[in-house]
Amino acid sequence: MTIDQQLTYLRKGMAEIIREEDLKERLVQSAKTGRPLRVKAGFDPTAPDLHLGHTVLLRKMKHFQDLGHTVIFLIGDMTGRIGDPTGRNVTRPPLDQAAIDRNAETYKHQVFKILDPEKTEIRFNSHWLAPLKWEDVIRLTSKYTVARILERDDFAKRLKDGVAISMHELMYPLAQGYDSVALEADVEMGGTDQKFNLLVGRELQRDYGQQPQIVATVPILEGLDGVNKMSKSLGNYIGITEPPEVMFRKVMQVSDDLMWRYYELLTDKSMEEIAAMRASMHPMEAKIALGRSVVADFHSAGDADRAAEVFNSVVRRGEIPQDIPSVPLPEEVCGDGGIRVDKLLARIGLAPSVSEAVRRIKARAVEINGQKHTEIWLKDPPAELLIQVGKLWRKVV
RNA sequence: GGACGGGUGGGUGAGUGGUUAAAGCCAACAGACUGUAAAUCUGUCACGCCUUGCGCGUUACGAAGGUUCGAAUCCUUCCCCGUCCA
Repeated sequence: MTIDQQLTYLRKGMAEIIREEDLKERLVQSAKTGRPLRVKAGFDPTAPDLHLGHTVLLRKMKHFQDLGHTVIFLIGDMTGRIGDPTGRNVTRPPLDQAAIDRNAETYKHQVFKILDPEKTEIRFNSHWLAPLKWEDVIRLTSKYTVARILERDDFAKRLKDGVAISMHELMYPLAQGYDSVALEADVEMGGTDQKFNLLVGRELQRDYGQQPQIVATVPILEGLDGVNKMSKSLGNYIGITEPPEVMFRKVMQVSDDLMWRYYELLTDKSMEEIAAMRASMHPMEAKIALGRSVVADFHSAGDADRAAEVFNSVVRRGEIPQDIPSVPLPEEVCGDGGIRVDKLLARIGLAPSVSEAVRRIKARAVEINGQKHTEIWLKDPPAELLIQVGKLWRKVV
């Protein structure tokens, strides 16, 4: 690929590159010297469950690898203790070494579904941050001014709204920037919400006599609700280790508009192809294709077919699913009058509490052996019960 | 250190002694509709007990005590947050 082709390849699906000319120059240098670029991105050690939102970034990092560059997968085990001050994050308790190792393993397992292990370095920032002395920290903080730190959106907003900002939060961008210094990063990637932090890295590198890194941001993927960013804590995510049928179903639940966004950020289709599909395909067909694509990425084409078929059968045709979990009938729910259905639902995971179970029964959400069941008691229960509550099924024997 | 203001359910935000398990809105959940979605409509949205009733009990308005027949509402102490002054 020519340098210009490489640039085009990298630019696709990217939100912003600062600065593009610098990237070009760096690519030229690299081609000339044969030294791969060091492309860094940081990840939070407390949340090792990756979801599709993370994959937007990972996919893009992979593209650098496709061009022969090295990706540094940085686990922010030290910065994680600060907690990125986006929103109302509370300081997280420090993780012990065992937990960090465990999370790192989980990360590796997941990340290499996308990244090329041969061209990936996994690093921990406690390596160079933990040994810093007061003296070092003071030197680091002296390189930035309060006014400039407070330019950051979150800080500015919180200051204006009278929401607390703790001192240590101000350190976060500096710590992250220092990572770039320690790693001598050529490029740092992150979501658009990371822009400020990434830019701080540039400044610090300059101060430490390094060539400032190129900042490359990717768009933030909206979650299943189409409004908030995809995140585990909001529950609007699709995890990359989720079973095929779950993934598929979640994709299908996405709104039509959001689907096209997903096409853009989660598939290799070009914008032209996407526009063409949008013009000609039935939204449902397009969504099925998207679901297959996503499942195939993290499982296999065969899994994608099966997931699609399960969806067709269960959701579209309303058939009874094949793999209903079977549970024994708990003794305590049996009485003289038969079976206490509310308790039963709570015990076998079809309702979070007995009170909630009662509500669901009264809301006509419960079906037993194909019949709506609206009573608390089930008289003369058959030997086997097939119970459905909303999307959940259980077989009770 | 001083002077003020504030902390309510997942989120907002009412409520200043009594039908307040706590309005309204958002989110969420279930049902109807559907293309899977959106939109719309309906219901629900603390926990537990009892063959379930417009039943009983427990817990809940930063924390702990207190005053009262009765407190989210009053008092005391503490914790936390903000503003202004230093």
